Amino acid sequence: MRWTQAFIPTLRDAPADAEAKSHKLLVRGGFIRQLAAGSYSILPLGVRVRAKVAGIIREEMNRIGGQEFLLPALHPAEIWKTSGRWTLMGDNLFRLQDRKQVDHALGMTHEEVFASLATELFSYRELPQIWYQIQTKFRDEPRPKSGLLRVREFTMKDSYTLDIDRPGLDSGFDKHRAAYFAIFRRCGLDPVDVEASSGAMGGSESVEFMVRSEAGEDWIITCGNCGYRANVERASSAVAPIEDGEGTNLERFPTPGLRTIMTLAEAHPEIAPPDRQIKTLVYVLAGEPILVLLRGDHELQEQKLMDVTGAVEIRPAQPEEIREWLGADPGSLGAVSVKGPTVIADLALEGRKNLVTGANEDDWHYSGVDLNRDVGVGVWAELRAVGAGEPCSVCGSPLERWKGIEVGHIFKLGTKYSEAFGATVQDESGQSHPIIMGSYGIGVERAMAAVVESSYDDGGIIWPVSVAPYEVVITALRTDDGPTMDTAHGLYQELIEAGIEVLLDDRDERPGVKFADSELIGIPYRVTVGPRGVTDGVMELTARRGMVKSDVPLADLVTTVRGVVESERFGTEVT
RNA sequence: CGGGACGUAGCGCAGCUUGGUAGCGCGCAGCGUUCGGGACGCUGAGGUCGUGGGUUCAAGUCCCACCGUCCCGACCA
Repeated sequence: MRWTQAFIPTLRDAPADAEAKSHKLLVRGGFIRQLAAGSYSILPLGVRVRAKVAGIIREEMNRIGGQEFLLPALHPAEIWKTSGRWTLMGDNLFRLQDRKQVDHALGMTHEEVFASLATELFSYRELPQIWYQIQTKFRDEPRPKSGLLRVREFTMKDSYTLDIDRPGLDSGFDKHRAAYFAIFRRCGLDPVDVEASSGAMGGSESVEFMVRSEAGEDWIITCGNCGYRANVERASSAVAPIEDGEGTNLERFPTPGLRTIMTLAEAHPEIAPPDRQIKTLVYVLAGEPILVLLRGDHELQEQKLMDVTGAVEIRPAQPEEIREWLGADPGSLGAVSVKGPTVIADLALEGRKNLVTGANEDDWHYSGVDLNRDVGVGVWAELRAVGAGEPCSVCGSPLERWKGIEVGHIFKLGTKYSEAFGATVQDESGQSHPIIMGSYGIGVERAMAAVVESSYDDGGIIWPVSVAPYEVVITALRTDDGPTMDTAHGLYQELIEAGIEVLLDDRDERPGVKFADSELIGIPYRVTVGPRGVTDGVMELTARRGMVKSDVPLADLVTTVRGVVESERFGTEVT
């Protein structure tokens, strides 16, 4: 492509909005433009990168036996009602009506459609299947942000495994895990697979692929010693036991004005240090109150509460609701002899006694609380958020905590959707079984943004060859110099014939502008053609990464460029 | 949805306090000089001041409503 004919609208000034570096660079470099909140136009340069990423995904999916589909984005409401997600997905699902006032949804994922297609399978002999597509998804995100990292319309590679039994599912899951590592590494990313929460997808087990980045929105817990790694939504850690001493009787005592764990601890250091208090939180789940108990110095991880309760939407109770249900304001709450609401307690409280908690009367607390004796705990579960530095529950080493971008997520779904749609196959003995499904997703544009997040410098983006919009840029320094332009055009033709993707910067601009622009848009290799080099018969070849320069004789240039580009085109080789 | 901020030329912004001629930088067009790291001179084009109401002789500026965008708290590829 000749730059003079290309639509590459680079920007000198950074856009004022959004924090993410990738967003600024993609906008400045002319890859994307925002149309509305969470809605982006992808420009020609961006389309080329996106196509490369999609191509890598396609190759690796085909390699594990995937078959490509293309399903509609517009779905009849019926299939979402069949799976139960018409209500379950709440406001996240885009809904619309046609001219006959019939309900439709814009697909946010495609378990329903693939499950309905899976009803055309009848025999175990047809399994396993791996079905996938690369297609647009719509999600009415509460808060789109960070450029391409969080949007309302995006491209997802979603795939689905169909198996007769659990070992089959495990195998399909493992194939995807390996394929995902291959895909992301070929894109130049260094992903970590972590244990994750399944959320509204349902299913038994899920693993997220995280790319370390300050722009990420997830917190990841890892152990540098034993390799344990999990999303904080799921992570656990070892908690050192607290010595409670001899059990005593339950006693009420006045605590005027002491409404927080800290002030209570300071006023009664001998009986109420934070780790010997019970923190009582009130949440609302489907309109019903539940009490959540944690050790005083621990924080609630809401996703864990959602996972335990199976709730899709939970929220902290309003102060008025709390007063109505418990008869006291936050700060004096407790679960001692509470009858109505379900009580869910964190495992760190199991077996504890001699604790302090609110008495459900303003300015009064209980001491000597024995969880087993005084509180009707309905459910014990791990609910607390793990913090950095806590001991690993596997090996005891201190845990690390870092931010990551979720570029992929793989789920073992089970039979939720196949049962809803009646997708069954017969086994050897003629008995029918619901197909066991797995589902696997990669956010294509998000992966693009993650590549930028993890590969840029002061000059702009540094694309790996594997996903670069062009592999080489020829920077012609003097458009008014005949020999320079002849050489540049000649090289352009030769490189194209050698199968290289070339951008020829034939703009009548000063050298500084051309250098700066080519660096901003991140073309991995640059050939500088100017009068000086043409006279000497030597061209300057610059690698974008590190801006490493070398002089190459004109006669060797095509071979040299072809050598470096072809060796990097596949991306990092995966063993 | 709750809280905060902002909407003025393609981009980045000033003007609003104290109402009275629509401004700056970059970019863009023409001409000339310049040209291996973001040049310079001259000339010029380009704006329903987010939308709608209100106050006023007069509104970018004051008031109200709405819309949009961004940021901070609950969701996901």
